[in-house]
Amino acid sequence: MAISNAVSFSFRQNLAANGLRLTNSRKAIFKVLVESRPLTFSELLAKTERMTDRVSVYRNIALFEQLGIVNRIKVGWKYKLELSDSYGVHHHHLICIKCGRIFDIAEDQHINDFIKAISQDHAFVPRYHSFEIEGYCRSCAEPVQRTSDIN
Amino acid sequence: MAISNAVSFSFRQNLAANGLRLTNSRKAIFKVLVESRPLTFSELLAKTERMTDRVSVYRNIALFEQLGIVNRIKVGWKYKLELSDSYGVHHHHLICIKCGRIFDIAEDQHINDFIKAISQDHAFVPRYHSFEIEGYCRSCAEPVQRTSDIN
DNA sequence: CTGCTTGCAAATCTTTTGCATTGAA
DNA sequence: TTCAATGCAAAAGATTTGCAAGCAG
Repeated sequence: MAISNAVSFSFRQNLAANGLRLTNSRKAIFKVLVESRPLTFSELLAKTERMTDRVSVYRNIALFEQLGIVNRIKVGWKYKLELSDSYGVHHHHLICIKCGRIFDIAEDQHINDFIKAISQDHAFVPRYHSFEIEGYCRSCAEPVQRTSDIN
Repeated sequence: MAISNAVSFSFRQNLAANGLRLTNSRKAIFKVLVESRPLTFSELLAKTERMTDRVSVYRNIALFEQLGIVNRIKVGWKYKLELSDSYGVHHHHLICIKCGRIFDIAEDQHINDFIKAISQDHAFVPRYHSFEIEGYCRSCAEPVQRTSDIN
């Protein structure tokens, strides 16, 4: 998959605007992110290990997060990485508890209104938000029911 | 702080219903959770180290999560633990990026409606959801602005 | 009693740090 | 040329596993 000019440009811009350099390591990591569904850190390490050192992946992912290039998606007790909304439409996720697949859902105006109202009530200045729904996807039958007093 | 009878009862019930034992280790961990604001795993380890072994904390927190007793709250790149909604009113969080404090916000009907609608569209069976807003709280002035092309 | 749980030791895996070298601007 | 960025080595931290002993039911 080729990286679109717009996305690639935005990436270079973001680095340049912060006085940071466009290195092979950063290009390689960014490329993997563009070409992947959300992935775990170790999946990312595996996919980049021939191109760059493990340590550079840590350092650059931390950097990318600060620059708003990547997001972490909470998945149960773990998390996955994906390119941030700056590189696409803002969206949330449906996460299947059984097969682990992640489905995108579009941003909704109700959520934005809610964030605005809540923030005003608390004199809070919102910067980011995350909204994830976990459950069972179409192809995964629901597994053994948990005890009824849990919910 | 004393643990309310209702909460304590629910905890015992939950364990008993799953054929699990009410041990000192589990009681100690639960008590710390009841008496704490959301805390990190290492904070929890510190607060329990005189009462139980580190390994038991890992094992029991994993267990508590399966039983729906604790939740993880995403906080930037990390997470914190808190008693789950089964032991209180369901709520979401405002998380201050600067001071790290976490403020509870009440569940909102708009969000529940949204979850229902989205789930139907995707033939998805929702089980849990998380909604977190990160930003700056009342007492934390906004720090150095990030470059404008990020948002 | 029984076998679920714990605690200890030690293995593993993950993430961070220091420093000399490299290479993007 | 210059200094940000990398790669390597090694430390530090976090999490998991095996197993004998302990204790809740």
